[in-house]
Amino acid sequence: MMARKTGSHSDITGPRIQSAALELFARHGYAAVSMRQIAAEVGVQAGALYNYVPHKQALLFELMRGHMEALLTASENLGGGTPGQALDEFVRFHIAYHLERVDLVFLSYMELRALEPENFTQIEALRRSYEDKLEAILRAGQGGAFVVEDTKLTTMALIAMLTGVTNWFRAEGRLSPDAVAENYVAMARRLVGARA
Amino acid sequence: MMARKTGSHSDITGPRIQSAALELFARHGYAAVSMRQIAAEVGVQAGALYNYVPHKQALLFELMRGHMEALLTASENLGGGTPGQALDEFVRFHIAYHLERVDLVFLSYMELRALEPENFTQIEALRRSYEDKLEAILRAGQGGAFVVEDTKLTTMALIAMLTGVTNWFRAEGRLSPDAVAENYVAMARRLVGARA
DNA sequence: CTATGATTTGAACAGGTGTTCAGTTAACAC
DNA sequence: GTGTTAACTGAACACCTGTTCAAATCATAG
Repeated sequence: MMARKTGSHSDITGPRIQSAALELFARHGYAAVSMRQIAAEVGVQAGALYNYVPHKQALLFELMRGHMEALLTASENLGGGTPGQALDEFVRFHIAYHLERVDLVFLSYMELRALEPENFTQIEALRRSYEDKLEAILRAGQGGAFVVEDTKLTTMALIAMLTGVTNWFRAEGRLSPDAVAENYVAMARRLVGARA
Repeated sequence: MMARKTGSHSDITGPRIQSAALELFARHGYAAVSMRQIAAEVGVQAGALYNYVPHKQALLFELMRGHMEALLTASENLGGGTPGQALDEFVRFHIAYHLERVDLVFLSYMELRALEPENFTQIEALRRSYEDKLEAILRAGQGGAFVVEDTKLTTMALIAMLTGVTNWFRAEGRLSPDAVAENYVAMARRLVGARA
């Protein structure tokens, strides 16, 4: 009855399509990449892609959704300890996690406008709930451990500052990921007026 | 001899092409916008664009180059006074200037990868020389007015944090541009460990 | 009015787009 | 071997792409 278990290509080709799309979308942008280019990278004809993906938009959306949901899962247990400890932990986590996934981060940030409205809404909600974790940390320290005038503004400032690392960081560069993270921990602490 | 001075359309159509391209590129992305869409926005056929622009790439490049050079000119006299004053001034300038040109900022940041290599190099050099102005301020305060471990890293952190405002700011929102700027001045001061 | 030349049209060029699908290929079960 | 079915090809669909250019249009100068 069942045909093809070992040697079946479907569990190989599927992920290969995803990673080819990720790389090409991140490098050239969603609109600039054609299904035929993705297929060529995988070593297959364009028609074969449609055994795995209903359409181009779904390819982009699933990459983003997967990324955001993995991020939420990975950050699930953040926020323990004092506000100061929680902030340090968040900064270290954010930088380490994002530096290991620069393409996904870049894509999820740059191609939001390529999403159809309802897909955009979904991704935006996931992003919001990640940012809420940071804001909760700031609120916990507000008036006590931290000096924060506006937790919403400070959240946006911190997220932008931290995520910005993925734009300029180079593995061959002067500083290791850990060294960068420690430097950003110090900056983040001062930014929120954390007690020494 | 000369024909058409008054009523000549060329000095009208030219700028209209630029602003239509800016809006469409910013909203949908360079690759996703066609010359025919730009022409339609201007109310003209696609062929007419080529009286004003040699090709699509030049349209993007000139928008970016114009933006970066205007930014450099506008920021020419920044950096006077004490390091603390200079930083405050830079933060206020950066936020005010960028909030008045969100489309250009967005475009110049998102579509770097759509530039051909030599165009990219030029824009990147202009951006660098703007960032250098901030780094000079930080170096002037290093070891004295400021606590800064690494001026390069701090520059990147501050630029990312400040430019990030253009991504979430809404004119109808809770805070005025000035209120946002003052809040960011306070955060920037703490971030660099400026003395109260 | 006519002549001039800037400005724009509209069609054409060679090629690319996402997506579909009948038909071929290939790996397994029996 | 044969039968089954997942996986893939290759061609076709209708349409869009940036760019060019002869011809038409139009506003002015004289």
